[in-house]
Amino acid sequence: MALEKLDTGIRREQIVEAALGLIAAHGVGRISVAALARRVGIVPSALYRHFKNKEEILQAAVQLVRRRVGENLKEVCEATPNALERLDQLLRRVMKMVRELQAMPRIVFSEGMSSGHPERKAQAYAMLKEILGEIENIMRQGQARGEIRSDLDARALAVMFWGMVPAAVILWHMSDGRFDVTRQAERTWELYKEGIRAR
Amino acid sequence: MALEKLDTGIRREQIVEAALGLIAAHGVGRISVAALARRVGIVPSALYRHFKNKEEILQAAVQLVRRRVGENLKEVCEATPNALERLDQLLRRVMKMVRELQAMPRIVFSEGMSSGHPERKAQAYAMLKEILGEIENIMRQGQARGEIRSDLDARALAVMFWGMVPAAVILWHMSDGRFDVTRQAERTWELYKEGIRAR
Amino acid sequence: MALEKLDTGIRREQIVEAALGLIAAHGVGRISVAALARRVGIVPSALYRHFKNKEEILQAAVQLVRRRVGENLKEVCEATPNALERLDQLLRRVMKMVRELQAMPRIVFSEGMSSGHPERKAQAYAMLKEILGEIENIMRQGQARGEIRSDLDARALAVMFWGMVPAAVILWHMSDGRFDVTRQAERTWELYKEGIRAR
Amino acid sequence: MALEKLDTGIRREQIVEAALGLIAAHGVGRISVAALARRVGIVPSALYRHFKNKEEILQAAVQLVRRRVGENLKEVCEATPNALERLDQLLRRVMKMVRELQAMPRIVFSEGMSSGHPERKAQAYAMLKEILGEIENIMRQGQARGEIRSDLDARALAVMFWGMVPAAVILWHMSDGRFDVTRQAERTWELYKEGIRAR
DNA sequence: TATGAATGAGGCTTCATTCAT
DNA sequence: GATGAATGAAGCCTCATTCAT
Repeated sequence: MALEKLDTGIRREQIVEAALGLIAAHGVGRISVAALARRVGIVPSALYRHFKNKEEILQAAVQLVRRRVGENLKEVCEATPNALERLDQLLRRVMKMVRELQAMPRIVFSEGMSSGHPERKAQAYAMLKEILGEIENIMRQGQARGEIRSDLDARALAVMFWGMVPAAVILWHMSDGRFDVTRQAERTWELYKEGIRAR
Repeated sequence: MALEKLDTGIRREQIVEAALGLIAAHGVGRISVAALARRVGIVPSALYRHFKNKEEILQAAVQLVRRRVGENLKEVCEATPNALERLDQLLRRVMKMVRELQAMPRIVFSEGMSSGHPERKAQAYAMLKEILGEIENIMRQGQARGEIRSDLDARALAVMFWGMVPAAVILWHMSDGRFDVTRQAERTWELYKEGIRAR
Repeated sequence: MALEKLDTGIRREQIVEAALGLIAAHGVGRISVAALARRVGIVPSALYRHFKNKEEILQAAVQLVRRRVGENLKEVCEATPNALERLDQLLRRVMKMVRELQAMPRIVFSEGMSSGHPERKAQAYAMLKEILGEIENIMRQGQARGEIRSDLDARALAVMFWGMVPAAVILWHMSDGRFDVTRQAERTWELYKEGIRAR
Repeated sequence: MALEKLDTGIRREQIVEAALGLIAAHGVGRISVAALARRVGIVPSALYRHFKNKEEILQAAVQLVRRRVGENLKEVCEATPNALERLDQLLRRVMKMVRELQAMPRIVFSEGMSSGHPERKAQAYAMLKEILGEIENIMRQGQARGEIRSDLDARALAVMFWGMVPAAVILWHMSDGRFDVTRQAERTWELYKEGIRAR
């Protein structure tokens, strides 16, 4: 069935990518090594040449998401020094990612909560803290630059900003895409932006 | 083990209650009919006299949560006519519920997203829309009563308000309770309240 | 496939019996739960109603052998007070058992040696010590009754006596039954008996 | 990992040697070609250039043991013409081998019994017969030289003598070395020697 | 109404072996 | 001669569900 024998580096990528796809489509809990292997085009046991076990694959998937989100954050910060613009872009990108890489929220939601896989949970939490930290930085710099009201708590602002994402994602998923997330996000973001903009 | 043969009405309640407990403790995906039966004090096969299958039990659990949330909303509205106070109380109650009845977020997050159980998903979405609708109503009445800025979109306000809950819950779960949700929620709520209060 | 639903007590016996049969036929290491279930006439997963896992079944098998050997020893002692006669009968019985219940030597040999299953090994060793102890007792009583030379070490006599069994069994198995174990055992026993008989 | 490409003759030896080591350490049944290859310092598939399959490797291991035991027997016979001394030395050597080369008893015990590998079994049985034959010769010569009682059956004596070995080995393995085999063997041997010594 | 034995599908993993490079 | 990816069979176990009692 396998078209060719691929280098383990490439296969690992393929496998993780496939895992993300499956997570996005069916949720973390519903991944089976059989389905995963089928998607990659190899036989289940072949997975074990590239990963120690299923758990290792899932952790690699979490890592990948983490890396991608990190890259997004960095790129946003490099694009503009203006805090409000940064946040604006960030939200846009994340919203786009959510659709492209639905695995992310699924991992954060399903797995961050599920007991029984402490390592995965720890990784997901680390990712989250990282993100919140970065957003908080943006807020703080925005306050320093006089773009954001200084009387507000940067941490709370960060959490609130980030909170728009899960809310939107939940609505989008639960409505099977019928809920217009982008529009909603834009409105919410307008509201939020006006609330924090320095006067 | 079963002390007595109970009326199916009572048993159904017991079972759903037990299901909620298990969901809260271990997540929806990790429920097994064996564990559920053990918790009720009967044998797994006995469950099938009261429910057609596991799925039906889970749906009943969703229903129950839905009813409870609805009751909360109603009580809040009866307690005070002031919109900001209503929201304040609502947030407080929900935050309390989150801890008491962790099943709710677990259902909304893990299962609302999982494909493969369209009925449950539909139910969860219905519940969510109901809640958002009620909050929107509160907003609208608040605007009518001059308590909330009328230049803001009631729907967006509602979504944003509700969005504080999943954000808090995620943080709480992922941090294993180390993240001080209540304090964070209060701060965020302050921020939010000031933003929407009519001038 | 299952002709009837049997009480777990009976099933447990059947399963252990089947396990002993398989061990006898193919060795401990070659038992598979599939083969075991097939032999009992049920489906593999049905085994798990009666035993926690495969290991528990094997341990039960060891226990059963242990019990049977113990019974043999007791019956022999009750049959006659004369030590030489006791030993004579014991050897005869054991030789008979070896053929009927080949599982015993297989468990003792294969599993007593295999690392990786400490509990089973411990059980087998306990059984062995018990047997050696009983034989030593017989020796000691024989010496007290003036039937066995008192200048010989009872323990060494016991070990040597018992040693005839594994030797015979190995020869028998390896020769696929072509080696006439019974005759050989008799001759060896004659030799042994003359050597220890009090003058 | 493989330092060099070695001649197949040398590799074969290495592999068999490694197999013996693994058998000694973990038993025949627990050898895996992966572990074997690792021990040799090559990759599993590389084994197949030197042996047709795992079974062939195990047979080669049996052969090697057979050769070594044969050498021991010959050396003993060359060292002294006295039958009792020969037996004495032989026992000592074997006991030493048992510890050094635990693979031997493991092969004889576990694998001589296991059905499913008739060739290996046949080989092991051939080895055993050879050994018994040699011991019988020693007995017969001893009787001819007036060192061993002539009224005893040489064959039975040989089997009984050899029988001390498996007995000791079993006790040693099952007790995890706690059982003092050497001392036990010495005592048994004393007993035996006095029993057969010509008067 | 409750029990408990049985089922069958599915899940993860190990392992000997093959084959292209 | 050696590598490493891939295979397929086999192994153990879990779980939702059915059914006779």
